Amino acid sequence: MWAPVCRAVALLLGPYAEVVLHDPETDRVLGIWNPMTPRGPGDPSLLGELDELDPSARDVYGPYEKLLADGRRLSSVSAVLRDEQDRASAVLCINLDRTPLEQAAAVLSAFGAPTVQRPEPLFEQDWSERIQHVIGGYVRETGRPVERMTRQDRLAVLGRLDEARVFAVRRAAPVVAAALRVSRSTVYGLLAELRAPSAKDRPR
Amino acid sequence: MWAPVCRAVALLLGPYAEVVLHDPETDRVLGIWNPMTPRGPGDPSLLGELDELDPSARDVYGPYEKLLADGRRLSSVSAVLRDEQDRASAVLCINLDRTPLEQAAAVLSAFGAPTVQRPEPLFEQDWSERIQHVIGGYVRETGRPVERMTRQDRLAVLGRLDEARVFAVRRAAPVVAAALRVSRSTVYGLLAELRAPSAKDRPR
DNA sequence: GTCTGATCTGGACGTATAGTCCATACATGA
DNA sequence: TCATGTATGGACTATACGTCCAGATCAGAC
Repeated sequence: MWAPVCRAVALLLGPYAEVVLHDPETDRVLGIWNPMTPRGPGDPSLLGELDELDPSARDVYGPYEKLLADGRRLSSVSAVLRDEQDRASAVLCINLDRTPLEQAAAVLSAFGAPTVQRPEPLFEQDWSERIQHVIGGYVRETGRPVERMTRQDRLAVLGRLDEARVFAVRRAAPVVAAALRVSRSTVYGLLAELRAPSAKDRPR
Repeated sequence: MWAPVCRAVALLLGPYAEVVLHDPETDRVLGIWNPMTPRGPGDPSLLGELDELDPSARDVYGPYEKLLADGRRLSSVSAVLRDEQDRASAVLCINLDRTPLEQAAAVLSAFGAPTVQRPEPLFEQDWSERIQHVIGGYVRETGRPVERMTRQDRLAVLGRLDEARVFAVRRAAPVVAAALRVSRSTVYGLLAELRAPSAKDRPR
C-alpha cells in the first residue's frame, strides 16, 4: 500500500537516501529501498528508539542524527503511517547520508580560501558562519528564501541573531545586512524596533 | 600586454571575481575586468598594502582576506608581473567574492540537517569568561599570578587571546587590560609588538 | 491609471570605541 | 648616581557604530 511512496522518495533522494518501511506489529522490515545497510524484508526492525523520541509532533519524528559504523552521518526522519481506522499500519523511515553534502560544503568553502597566515582559522570565520547558519535555519523552517522574506521574517531572524549576541562582534552589522540582502540602515532600523519594548536594558 | 590574461581570468571566474591590473610606477589602475567597486582605469590603486605583505613567496601574495564595506568577504591574490628586463611592469590582483560560495555551503550543510539541537549560544555570549579562562589557564601553567607577570608573560597571554580572536569583540580591549592589571595603552603596545613581525596581518 | 501608506535606501551626520603617540614616571641594575 | 627599559595617563586620529532623513520603491486602494 505504501510502497509507491517509498519508491518515489527513494528515487527522488537517491542514491544518498535509504527508505525503510517497518511493521510496528511484528517489529520487522516490510520493505527497503536503496538500502545502505544489508537489511531486507523480514529482518528485525530495531525500532525501539522511536519510543524515546519527542512526541510533541505526533507521528513525525526528527530529523535526528544517526551515526553509521563506518562513520557516515545520517539525518533520519520517521513517520507513523495510519490506515482508515487510525491504526498504525506502518512506520516509514528515511535515512539521508549527509556525508556527500558536507564534503561538497567543505569543497565550496575551501575554494579560493585564504591559506596564508591564519593562526586560528576558526573564530572570525566562526561568527560569520554562525550568521549564515541562523539565517539558513530560518529559511529551512519557513521555506522562504532570503530574497522573498517579509518584514516579519527579517524581524524574526534579527531577533535570533541578536539573542546569539552576534552584534557584539565588530563589523557584524554589515555582514548581516549583506546576508539578508538589505541595507545597513534597515538592519539598524529593525533592530531598534525589536529592542524598543525592552527599553534601554541593552547598552548596545 | 597582460590584458588577455586578465580578460581570460575574469571570464573564467565571473561573475564573482574582479580582476584588476595596477601600474606600480604611478600607483594607478591600468585596467579592471568585472569590477565590483566603482573604480576605473586611472584611479589611484591604494596598493600600499603590498609593501606590508609577506615577501616569503616572492611576487605572489595571498590568498588573503578582504572585507568590503557592504560585508562581502573576498579572497584576494596578487602577483607582480615582470617584463624581459625583470622590471615590475604591472601588478595583477584577483578578488573573489566568497559570499555566494559560503551561502551555497550553508545551504548544503543545512539540507536535511537535524533541527532538534541548536549550537550552544553560550560560547560567544560570555567572551569575558573566555578571557578569564585563557588568563587563568596561563597562570595555572606557570604558577605566576597576574600581579607578578613579566613582560614576556603578558606577550604570551595576549598572543593566546589574539589567536582566540577575543579582540574582534567590541570593548574587549579594556576588559583584557583590566584583567591583566595593565593600562589600555600597554595592551595595544604589546599587541602591536606581537603582530609586527607578521606584518601583513590585517589587509584593511 | 493615480494616490496613498509603508518600507527600504544611500548618504550625511554625531558619537563611541579602537588604536596610536608621546612626555613623563617608575622601576631595576651597573 | 645614571642608564636602560617598560608602563602610564592622556591627548589625539581613525574607524566603526548607530541615528536620521529626504527620496526611491512598491503594493494595494480607489
